[in-house]
Amino acid sequence: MYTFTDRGERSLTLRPEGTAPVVRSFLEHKMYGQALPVKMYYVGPMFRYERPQAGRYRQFYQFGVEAFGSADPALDVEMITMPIHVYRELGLEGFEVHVNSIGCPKCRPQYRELLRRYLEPHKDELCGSCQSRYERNPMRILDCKVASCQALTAEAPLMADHLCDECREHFAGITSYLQELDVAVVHNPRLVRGFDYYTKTVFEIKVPDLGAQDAVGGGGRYDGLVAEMGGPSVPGVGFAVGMERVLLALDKEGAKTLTRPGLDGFVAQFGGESKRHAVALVHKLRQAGLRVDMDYMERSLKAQMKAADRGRVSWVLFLGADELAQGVARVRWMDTGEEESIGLAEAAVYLRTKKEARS
RNA sequence: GUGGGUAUAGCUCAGUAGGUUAGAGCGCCAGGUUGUGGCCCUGGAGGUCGCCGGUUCAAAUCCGGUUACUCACCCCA
Repeated sequence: MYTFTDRGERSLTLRPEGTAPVVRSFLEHKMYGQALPVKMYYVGPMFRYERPQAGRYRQFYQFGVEAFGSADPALDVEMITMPIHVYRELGLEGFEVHVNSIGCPKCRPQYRELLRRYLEPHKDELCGSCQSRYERNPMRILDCKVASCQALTAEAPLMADHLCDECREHFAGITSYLQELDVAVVHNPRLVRGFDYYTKTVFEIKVPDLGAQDAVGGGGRYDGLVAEMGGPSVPGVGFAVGMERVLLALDKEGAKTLTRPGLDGFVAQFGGESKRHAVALVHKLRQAGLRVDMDYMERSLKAQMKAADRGRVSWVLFLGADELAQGVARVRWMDTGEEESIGLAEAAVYLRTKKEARS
């Protein structure tokens, strides 16, 4: 975690994720007294200390959802499908959803021991980090990237085969809901998320094209966390999405979602009196809710047109001496090149109406 | 914390037997059209060659150091 001492000699730590803070908030405000489940979302910056690399920044942005109070597998499914909806909405395609159950305090300890016993004879053959994982968290050996470790665990016992009745039923419930909803997921029995507060369900959404840091979102159930943090025994489930990674993935897929929206229009003027009117007109158009710009560089009309084109505007208003004399402006529609005259007094309403008609 | 790579114009990058005014494409500005965009043509502006030091008559180029960025490992709460 990113911990440092500030000028007041206080030790500060920047939050690395959103779930624990949301749980604290849930407790502080005694939300377990409200109608359950309580659902919350958050959006904001998170921080990590580890060296940055592709898709892993010191400061990054996450949004997430947490739901407290129900152990129903349908709620797990809601948390799994919600980020999927978001990705689809954004136009992301190349992602896969991995789902697994890592058991609960009733069945996981036994399984963990089973795994240890299985690996014990091969302990010396494990890679360096897996040897320490053997002591600390043997389940993480299952998703080690080192080939020799993968070979050693190829036939290892899996949590899926050693879940207690409750966990097995819960996972079966999730599987059947997902099937019913026709949501394609990969049951990945080796998926072990880093957080140890998870119980039963864990899931992760990966974009294989992203490189070493390929998870764009993930989550799981944490039925013991609220109690662990000093609250009543309230189950919870949630997910978080890393926004930069989603952007990277969209960028890689060439998604059109990332294109910057243009302005509505541009007011071109010819200097002198027309500039004074342009300033006033731009102000008026903006007040009408239109996104408008004008030239502030004393540029030629041709240059103003180029600027308008760069801003990908729908229209350009020309304010010249001739127009001003008649109290009108010329409107040029940039896609067709057609022009028309519009009274200065009606311009804002007219253009606003046109905009609404288009969208 | 460990290892590799990179650093030259606003951007993406060329540029070694060390040799004069360091280049291209794109972008930007102007003109070709004395009041009209996209395409095209012409011209222009813009660079401490990351920084410090060394070798040399001469360093973007060679050597040492340093900083930043980057990819991966570690880690992923």
